[in-house]
Amino acid sequence: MPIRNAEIAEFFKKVADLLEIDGANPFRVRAYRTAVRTISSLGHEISELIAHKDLTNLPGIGKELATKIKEIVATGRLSKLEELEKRIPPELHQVLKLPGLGPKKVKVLYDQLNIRSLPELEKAARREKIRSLAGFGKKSEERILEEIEQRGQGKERIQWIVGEKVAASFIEYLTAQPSVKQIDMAGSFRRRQETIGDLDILVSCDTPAQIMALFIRHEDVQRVIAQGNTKSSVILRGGMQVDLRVIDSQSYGAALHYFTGSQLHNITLRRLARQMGLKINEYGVFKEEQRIAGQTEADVFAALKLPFIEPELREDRGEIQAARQGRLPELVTQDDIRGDLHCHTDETDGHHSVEEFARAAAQMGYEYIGITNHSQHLRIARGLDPEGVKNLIKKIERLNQKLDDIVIFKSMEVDILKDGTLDLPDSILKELDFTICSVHSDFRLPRQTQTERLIRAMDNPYFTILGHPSGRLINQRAAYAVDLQRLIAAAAERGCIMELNANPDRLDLDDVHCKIAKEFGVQVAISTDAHWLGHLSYMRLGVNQARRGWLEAKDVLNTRGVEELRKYFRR
DNA sequence: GCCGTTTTCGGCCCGACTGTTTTCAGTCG
Repeated sequence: MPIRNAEIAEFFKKVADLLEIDGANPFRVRAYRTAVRTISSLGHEISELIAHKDLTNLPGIGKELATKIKEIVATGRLSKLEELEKRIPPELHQVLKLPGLGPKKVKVLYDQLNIRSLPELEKAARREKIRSLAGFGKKSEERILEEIEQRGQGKERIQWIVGEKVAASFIEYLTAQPSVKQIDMAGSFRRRQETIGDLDILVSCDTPAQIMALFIRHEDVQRVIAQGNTKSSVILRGGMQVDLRVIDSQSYGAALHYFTGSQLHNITLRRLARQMGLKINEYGVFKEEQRIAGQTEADVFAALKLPFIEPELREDRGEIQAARQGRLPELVTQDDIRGDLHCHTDETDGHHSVEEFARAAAQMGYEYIGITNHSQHLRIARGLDPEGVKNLIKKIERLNQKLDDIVIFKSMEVDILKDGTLDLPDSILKELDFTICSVHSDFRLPRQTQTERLIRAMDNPYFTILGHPSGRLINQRAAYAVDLQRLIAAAAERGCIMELNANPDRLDLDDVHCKIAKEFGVQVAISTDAHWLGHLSYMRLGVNQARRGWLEAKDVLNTRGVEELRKYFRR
């Protein structure tokens, strides 16, 4: 079984950790971390690229790392890592993960007290052996014990939609202060990442000290990590971290850009600035000592002779180069969306009638809605048998006569069975406008078998959209083993469509594969998979993800009108 | 260890906060 990108990245992650503890050149460490990032976000399997592509064309991969990748792919081992592990215990990397302990301190703990694991660290701290080490004191010893106790609590990245509620509460709370002139969310939240580690809030106001004091008194704050004149950090009950940064109006745009990140985007942009003889920091763009931009983000980009780059693109995945070459995508927006093609009604496991869904969709300004109930194989959802489907088709046809401001598409979410056949006979499928075909069973097939199962399903002429293509549930269940890129290529050949399921637990396709679908010319259908009317609003989450995947309106199926859709449905 | 419109060597993003210090190193984002 060929080695996966995630495994190659894991090798380099370990090397970076151990090199850091070893006191290696920090830029060398960074090179390994850059490679981890490049490899993880690739979307293509390196083990497949390796035969016909020069790996040094990948950003951050040079001759040395290319050689090491080849070694890993060929042997499943990395001699560099094995050599490091002889000198430095590999378990030390869990000590390194503890907040407040970096490579230098971990090294001291290991050299002086032979601490190589968290239990050993805890024991030493309880015996008050750490406070006397150089660079440590009573407070750092207490902090270590505190962090060990809290480890695992609320450290998981949270879904964007959960962050959205907390963000709204802080914005409302701080905006009530009249001295606040500008306020924005920054960080991964603003980049609309599917999960976020913390929340970053940026404020400009006349009374920084007062805002800081107000901030740490928010009712959800459990513990204050840091409090300064311009920057404070707190932990909320439940474990989420929130950072507040206060900045002058004249630097607001530069700070918003800086705190929006991503870090790698910032590094690449700063490197570009240096090449132009400029310097960027959170206070502005500087030529010599003089600030030449900073009030708005657009000013900052303009100073670097770049058009505005949308926050969702700022991941150092080629957006800066695209901006320089004037080929940034014009990202799809919620306003471009003309309908929702995936919802479940009370015929099966949904909680509202077809008519209720249709009227709700019309009220949202949609032109159409697709009713996609489960098929018979999915017993737990009371999936429909052929007779049930026929009845539903009749009901929808009657409603289409009655309602004149919305088109209801006759559809089903059809199970893809273990052998790749579909769960309803063609004689029924041909009566539908389109199908969503999904995997709800046999998640654990080997990668190649799973991939071929899905391609076989696509061979059915009535297959339209592949539902939640990877099957992953965020923070709950990994994707099933499947070669998504091969599926996308197969979809391109057959005129099939990939779903971007907008349910906050799914967001499936992910951003990387949206971009690959676009490169293959495969349409993406952004759908909510609604079981309640309220779920129809998940569309915004799907649009967020699509934007992160560089999709434009023309790449998204449901930005098209009814007649154009029918052409796609006919393949 | 990577990279090059100035460079194949010598740089590599940049600043805030904390704790342990008597002027700063380490950590973090």
